[in-house]
Amino acid sequence: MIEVRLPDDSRRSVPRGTGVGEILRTWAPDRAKKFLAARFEGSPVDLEFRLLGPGALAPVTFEERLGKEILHHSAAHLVAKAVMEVIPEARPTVGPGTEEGFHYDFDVRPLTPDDFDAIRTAAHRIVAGREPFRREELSREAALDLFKSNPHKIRYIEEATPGEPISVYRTGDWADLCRGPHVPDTGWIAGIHLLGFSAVTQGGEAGGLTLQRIRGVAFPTREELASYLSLRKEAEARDHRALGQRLELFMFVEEGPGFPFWLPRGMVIVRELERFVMEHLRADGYSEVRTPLLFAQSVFETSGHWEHYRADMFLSAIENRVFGVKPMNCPGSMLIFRSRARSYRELPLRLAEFAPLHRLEASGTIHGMTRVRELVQDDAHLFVTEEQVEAEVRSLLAWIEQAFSTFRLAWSYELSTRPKEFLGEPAVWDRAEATLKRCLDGSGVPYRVSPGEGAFYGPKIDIHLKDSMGRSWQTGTIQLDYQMPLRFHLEYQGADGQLHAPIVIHRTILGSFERFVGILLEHTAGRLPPWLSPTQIRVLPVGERHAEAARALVQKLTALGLRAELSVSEETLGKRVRTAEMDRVPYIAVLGDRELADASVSLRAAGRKEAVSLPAAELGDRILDTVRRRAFEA
RNA sequence: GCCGCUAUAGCUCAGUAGGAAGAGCAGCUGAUUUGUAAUCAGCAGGUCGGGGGUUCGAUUCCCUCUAGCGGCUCCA
Repeated sequence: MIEVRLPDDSRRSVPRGTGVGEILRTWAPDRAKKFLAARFEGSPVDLEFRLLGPGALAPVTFEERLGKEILHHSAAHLVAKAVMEVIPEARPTVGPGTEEGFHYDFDVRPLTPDDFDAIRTAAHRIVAGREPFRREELSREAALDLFKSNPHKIRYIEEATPGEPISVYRTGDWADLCRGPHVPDTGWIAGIHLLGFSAVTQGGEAGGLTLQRIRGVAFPTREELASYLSLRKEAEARDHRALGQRLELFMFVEEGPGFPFWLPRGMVIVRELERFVMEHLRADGYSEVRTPLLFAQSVFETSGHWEHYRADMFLSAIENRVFGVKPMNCPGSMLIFRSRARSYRELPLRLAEFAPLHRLEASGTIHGMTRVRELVQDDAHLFVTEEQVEAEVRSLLAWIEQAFSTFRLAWSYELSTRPKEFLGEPAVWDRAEATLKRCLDGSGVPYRVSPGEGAFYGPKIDIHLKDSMGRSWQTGTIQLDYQMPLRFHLEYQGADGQLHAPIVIHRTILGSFERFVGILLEHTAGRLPPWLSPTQIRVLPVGERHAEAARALVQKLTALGLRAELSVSEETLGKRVRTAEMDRVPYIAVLGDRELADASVSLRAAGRKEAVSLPAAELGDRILDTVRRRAFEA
């Protein structure tokens, strides 16, 4: 008999060789249906795993991260089996579980939509078949023999740590190399759904072998899958590309791939955001500059862009010289700093520039407004002494917290450290990284460290936002730069009479207006807070005899600085309310006999179904107050 | 840039096993003057993404280019 400890600290003695699933089932029979694997002494094991010694045992369910991983990974195996049934000559490579679901990459001819349908059908049949996943441990030789027709698996076996057992999971006649654990049988993956297929490059390296990837999601039950799918459908409806078109905010043409047009209504949003940022810049001692869009090659050679970024720049030959369109604002600001002698008394010198930037992003990567070839950032360059770095970064972090809260966005921080290829002294890097870390720790925000992901000239803190489909996009950034000031020979005279190189902090808060608006639209489903709405209030006269009063009200609201529109009375009131809702107008005011009789308006606010009555005289101030506070609701 | 898929009216989409195209919404005109998410009728609107090929004939089949979509890679 051996003794097992369970999560509630109870102990039981079982015969050697008892399956952990059996122990857990008797321990908690009411919850046993949810146990898809187990942890023994901290290591994940199958429910079939037989105990040979004493130790701590705990169940694993889908609610925890490990459980999701196990189910996702089991689903990937199931899909591999489905693929093998449809295309027997396919050679599976790897199929990991991911945060959201799973994918499996196959070395196989390009898949067709018909293949995909057949694979989908096969997968559901395998679920219904409740085929067990059975673990086997093989010798290296036996494993090599089993996978002799698949060079990929042979490589994985050869790369495996010598001495470590090689395990294989069998599902019917299909066997796959796998560490495990898995769910007991394919019936546990009732909520499997294949999302799509695409080609990927093996190992992520350009020029590598092209594999076919099948992506999917998996849940223990069909109900959970159904609720996931309905959330996903909602998310698709929030796609900023569709909203931007429908709400007439921005557009693209075939002749300008990645070059956004801001339409009148979209431009209102951009200007309001600019104003939002500008107010802060003025309060924080920034000054604004504008520098040329083009520079001769030599400027980019000095800045380092020629060496590191040329492939992503638009170039132009002008009178036998090569000019580049600036992909960033920094060179211009460097030239301004260098234009005359500078004193330490001027520092920190904060130069903001909101200029159009052009980046020749690879054609396959451009994506609506979130990845464009022409963008404007709320950019600034801070020229500081080393002692000033920390205070500036802390102030930026505080501003970021405040700014992003205004938009009710969920954001995350990432600290990127020294990359393999870097300029400068490691000791300076260490100090800079320590400074950024201290600032993040000091502000108490959670953050992730990405080792080696810093820029070649310095470490950075990036802000990431997720779009409605869960894709992560970098927006704001704070980058410490010790190199560009040296390359441009920037100097200031210190209190000690000596010349010193300043440190430059490249920073944006919102990132690019394009990307920021795209993500904000997805988060709000187009229901922007009133201060950002292109139309803030629409006035609807019930009938023709109320049109004059409605027109007068619109004029009054406009005079107050609100963006107000009249919705003429040719259509039914119901139709005009519907149109206003679809246009995402946050305030809809109705004027009819009742309202004219007591000088009131009937107001429908921000997606609320019910209208409220309030005195016409109060309407403007009430909305203005919400707008001024940049609040979401009245 | 790589792989796959897609491209029909302003938008969303149907359609033709190759015989020259249709709906809803939007637009315009008229009637209706409306009480909180779609009033009715009529009209107009398309070189079926561009170019080339096969064919008596191509929106449909083939090639190619462009753009978009989904991934990958990239992303200061």
